[in-house]
Amino acid sequence: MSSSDENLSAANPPVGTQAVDRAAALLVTILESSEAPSFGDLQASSGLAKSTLSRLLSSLERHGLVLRSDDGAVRPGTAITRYAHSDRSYDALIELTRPYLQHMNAVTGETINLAILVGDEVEQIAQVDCRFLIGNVNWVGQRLPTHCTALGKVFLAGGAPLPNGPLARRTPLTLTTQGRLAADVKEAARRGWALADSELEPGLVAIAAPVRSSDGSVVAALSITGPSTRLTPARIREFARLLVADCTEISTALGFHSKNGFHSKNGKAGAA
Amino acid sequence: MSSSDENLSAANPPVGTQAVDRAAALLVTILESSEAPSFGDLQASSGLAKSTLSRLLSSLERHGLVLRSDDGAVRPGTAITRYAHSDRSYDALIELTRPYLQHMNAVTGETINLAILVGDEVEQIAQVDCRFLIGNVNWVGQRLPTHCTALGKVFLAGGAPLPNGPLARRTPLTLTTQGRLAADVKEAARRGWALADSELEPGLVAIAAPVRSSDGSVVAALSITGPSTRLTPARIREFARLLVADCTEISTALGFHSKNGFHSKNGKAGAA
DNA sequence: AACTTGTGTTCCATATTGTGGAACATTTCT
DNA sequence: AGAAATGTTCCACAATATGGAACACAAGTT
Repeated sequence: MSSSDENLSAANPPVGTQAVDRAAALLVTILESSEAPSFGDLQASSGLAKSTLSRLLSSLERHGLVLRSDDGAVRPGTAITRYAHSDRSYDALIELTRPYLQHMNAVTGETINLAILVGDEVEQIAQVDCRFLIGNVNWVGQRLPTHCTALGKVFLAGGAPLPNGPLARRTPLTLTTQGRLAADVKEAARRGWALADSELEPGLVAIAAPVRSSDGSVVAALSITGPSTRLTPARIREFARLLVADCTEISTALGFHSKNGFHSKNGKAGAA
Repeated sequence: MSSSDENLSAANPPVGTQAVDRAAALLVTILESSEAPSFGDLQASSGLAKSTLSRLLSSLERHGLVLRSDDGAVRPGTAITRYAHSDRSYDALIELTRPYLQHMNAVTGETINLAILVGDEVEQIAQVDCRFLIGNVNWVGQRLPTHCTALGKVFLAGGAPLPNGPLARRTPLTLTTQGRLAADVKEAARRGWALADSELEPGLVAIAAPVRSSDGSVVAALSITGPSTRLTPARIREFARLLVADCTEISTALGFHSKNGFHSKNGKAGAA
């Protein structure tokens, strides 16, 4: 076969199976495209012969990885859709972020949490415990309100609707008016990370930053939590830089590219 | 190659590429597994030679379709995770349900809507218009409260948190107390579909039923909407049967299998 | 209506490419 | 340290994927 124009990056010893490589590249193209590509689009972008493309798509379609609609558009199939809308899809997110959680824990020594938005609450889905004797609580599985947690404020700053009920006063410092909360969230959006200092529990300080998906929506948040005795203003600033840096890396892995600010390009923040 | 035990259904002339078929089957297995399978698990379930399996996984991994963690577990890769947490993942849901929307429209003549839960509101993401002159409104993109819409009640019945604020009185018939709403939602959960009769707008009747994913969570809801002059009690009962039947089919396509009732097996209803 | 263009599938001879067994690394358990 | 388990690379062989052409089918065009 006169294959001369492989558009794979040159000079890496390719271990694998050519046919599967091609099919995998197709599938990725389909997953990444904002508009469902047509047969012709795929042919152009892949450079494959019609017959080859047809066969590869047939195989993918047979297993539900790809769906070909009447108008010829090629979309992700039911196997993918099924996975995308299942809770299991978060397992992969946890796995992807785990090294970052551990890195942040190694540097700061404090408790690191990963959380998603569920309804109007924040649910912790992964945690690395702090090295110190004081301050170890397992938050995983817990749901907390958005208005008095750093994690929650991250989602609010990303576009999630402000809680419409009264804001429960968990401590004397909890922000209990819509106005003060809105201002705090706005500030968090501006600087790219959120702070909750003794707002959930006296003496408990947390900072959090957003993880974004390719469409800009906030899919998760990472936090660093510790007692105010250790999380002094100076260390907060230092840790926040670290936190934002790691979250940016994770977001990049999820396909988010931006020199823009915090703001989501659409309103569906964090619901996914 | 001594292939004798292909577990594909027999006697369909297999058009496609063997290597891709095998790789696709692997990927589907990985997507469907609740626990991330190991290399050995995959070897056992696929019956492939170690070397072949290794090569196929390498190809999938190179394209980010699969992620192999240190402990040897094989998980969906970043390309999949990325897609799963993007809004685009709903396009496929729309495409998947479109034939059902059209079918229900053809049978009933009324407006059919597909909706998801975004925060604490319901957002319509697809619609087929009714055949009649009266009653055509485009709801797509609109967000509506959960307490006064049939679609919203479906998500509440599936486990979404009840709105914690005051319940806006949109019409004289809107359920504005937590108690009456909870009772109505409970009834919806019992019979498998929800009703909103003149609760959002006078004379506007809607019924809705849930679409479930493989883990049992409510990922979407379908509704039939029309004026009370056409949606009489008798037709409501008739349409509800149709609606539930179609929603069940869609849920099955998404991997949901159940003879059970309405109740979600976990609390993360519809947030995905 | 008869052409023409566009799109995708099937057929088929060819040799490229995938395959499985065995040897080789690497890690994990005893 | 030895043994067992797990995964990767090597290799000769031929099975399997490949691309061009022919073929169906649909959608514009005159």
